[in-house]
Amino acid sequence: MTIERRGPLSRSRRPTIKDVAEAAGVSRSTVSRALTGRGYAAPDVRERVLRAAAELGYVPDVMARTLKQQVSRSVGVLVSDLRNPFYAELAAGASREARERGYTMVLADTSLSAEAESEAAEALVALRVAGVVVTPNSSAVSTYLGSHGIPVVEVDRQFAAGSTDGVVVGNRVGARTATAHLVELGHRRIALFIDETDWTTGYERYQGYLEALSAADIKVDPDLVVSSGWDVADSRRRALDMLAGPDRPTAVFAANNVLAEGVWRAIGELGLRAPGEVSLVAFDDAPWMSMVSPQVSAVSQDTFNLGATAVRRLDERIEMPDADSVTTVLGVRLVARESTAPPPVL
Amino acid sequence: MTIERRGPLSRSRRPTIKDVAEAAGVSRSTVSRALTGRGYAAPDVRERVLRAAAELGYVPDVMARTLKQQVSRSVGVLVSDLRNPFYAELAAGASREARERGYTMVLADTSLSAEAESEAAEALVALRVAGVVVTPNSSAVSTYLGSHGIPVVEVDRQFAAGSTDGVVVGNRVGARTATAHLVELGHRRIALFIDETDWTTGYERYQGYLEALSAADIKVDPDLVVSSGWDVADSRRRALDMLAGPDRPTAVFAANNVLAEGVWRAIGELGLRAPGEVSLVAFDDAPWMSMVSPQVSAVSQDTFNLGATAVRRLDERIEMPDADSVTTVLGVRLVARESTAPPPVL
DNA sequence: ATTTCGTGTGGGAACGATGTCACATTCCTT
DNA sequence: AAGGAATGTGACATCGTTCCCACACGAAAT
Repeated sequence: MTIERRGPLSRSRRPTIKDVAEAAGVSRSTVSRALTGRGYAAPDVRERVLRAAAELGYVPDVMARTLKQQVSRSVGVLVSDLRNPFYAELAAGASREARERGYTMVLADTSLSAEAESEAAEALVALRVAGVVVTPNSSAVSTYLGSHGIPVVEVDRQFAAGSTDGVVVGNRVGARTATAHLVELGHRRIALFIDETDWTTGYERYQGYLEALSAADIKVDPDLVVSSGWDVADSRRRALDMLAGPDRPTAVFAANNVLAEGVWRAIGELGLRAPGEVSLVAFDDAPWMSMVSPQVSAVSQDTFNLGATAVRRLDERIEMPDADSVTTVLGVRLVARESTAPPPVL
Repeated sequence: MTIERRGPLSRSRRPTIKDVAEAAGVSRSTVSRALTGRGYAAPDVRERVLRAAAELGYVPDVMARTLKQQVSRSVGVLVSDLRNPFYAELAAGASREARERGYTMVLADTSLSAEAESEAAEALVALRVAGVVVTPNSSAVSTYLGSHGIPVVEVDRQFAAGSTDGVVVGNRVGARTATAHLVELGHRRIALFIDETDWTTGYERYQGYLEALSAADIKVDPDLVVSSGWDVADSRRRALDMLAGPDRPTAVFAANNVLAEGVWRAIGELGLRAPGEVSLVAFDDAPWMSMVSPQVSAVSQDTFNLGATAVRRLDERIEMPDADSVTTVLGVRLVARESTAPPPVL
């Protein structure tokens, strides 16, 4: 392998626009015009330049271009946790849309940590990215990037509604539909597992849950609302506690796929029959939900599309920096599977 | 929101090193030295510079720095399909390691397409990335990047062994162990579902399968080796065909998580009892495998670590460009669960 | 024949950070 | 007090590209 590294091509410096200009017998400016298509270039000259560039294996230096133009063709994408299929799929959607629109994607996994998030944001500023798509953990990122004049689109969660663009799903209606589905089946003691109830996504889903209960004249039992941490282990533990108790709920609505996994595991470990003894419905349809037995009913969101839409919105924002900010709400649909059924008769 | 965009900070240009120099009352060179830590800088001067930089919200322009130094602190990561949990986890590992080592990560999902892969590679050259980690679909990427003097680490699959670094898992031993596990349980008709058998990963896993059979004096039945496309639907269809047939195998070894899903679905649809009527073992332990019933036995690879190791190797290569190339082989282990048992007695 | 225009092309100045080099200052030693 | 060493400073070139302006050339119009 050492041989290649010492080969003529690798050791000699990369060809610059100047080399192309000399090879084609024109000036650097002409090469630039011929290659970018901006400005005049006689057909024969253009042809000559293109051939010279191809022969030399010339690749324009993005750094130099960006330095000159003061804005790059890269977008930053900040997601919370790539190991969660939700974020992975969102990133996949963002990636495809970015590629289609000629952007390079700089991705960082912020590991649910505010510190990593800030660090990543600073790196993106340094890179002079054209814009950023973020699943925010706080309002700090958007504020920071905004103060540097970098367009931001908040996706999934939205902290800076009104001042930045957002792409979210119908959290409230989705949660209401899921809860109402349980109510219609006859459930009255419906537990909610949720990460938090104060901001954006968590708030909306909580409200949806409350609305559905209130519409059915069911009084909310605070003991049935569990604010669990953002991991399977914690959610499982809390679910074990609740479902082992004497007056356990007849149904659980888990507000995201991680919490749903914890609850699902707890149900299995306790040997409870689902949906016979306890029904389960989740927000966010993860792949495993249609594979396990019983299949888990879920509010399905088009996550790939969520990512793609966010990048599309970002591109539009980059084109029109001064337009009013927009929040796009994507639809969700309830996929009723096997884990929801009428409650046991007492 | 329009208000903010027109605010004093966003409309005025970003602060440059010159602004910091003026604010601190020193020269640009001094600011550079104080901030980077390279070269002289008196303690009090350094302090003054740091404060001025912080006050102005100065963020060094990576583009300008890279242009000057001719090498960036970014690494490219090219993965086949972020929607596949395998690649998502690999990317997550790469992301964490990159961050820890002070690299920004430019990620592209190549969607299993050679065209997208080349396109992405060219973009990475243009970005002057310090190196690239890739799960290659062909040898073209590594060759191309190598010809531009960009260090490459091939991960999971390895096409350019010997000329570039690689990080792979013990594919052969893993496949052999999985197959031998079935043999030990008494199976003689063991099917192999695999994407291809000619290159790198597929070749090694195929060889492992053959070795295990040959060690047990079992003749290979070509009808039991299915080279399926890289998607669940195809694998499911092929599995339906095979398992519905008269002399179906008593066990299936699926060489990756996607094929395993197809086979698993087919088993379920045909109403076959697993492991009673057919055993299943997979290479690559996807999350769903420990959730479904019966839980699927699998050869588990530490995918997160695979990504992290690749970036670590890349960093080392960047530091020492002329060292001999290294292929790191990570261990795997068979996790025997419920889907493998002795074959039915005829 | 001179002006006017349009069409291509070339020259040179940015862009922002860094490193080199020559020089200026301070401090220590003799 | 003078010399030299040690430390800090600022001007300038550099990286590869793009953009602006100037200019050349020929044709058409006066």
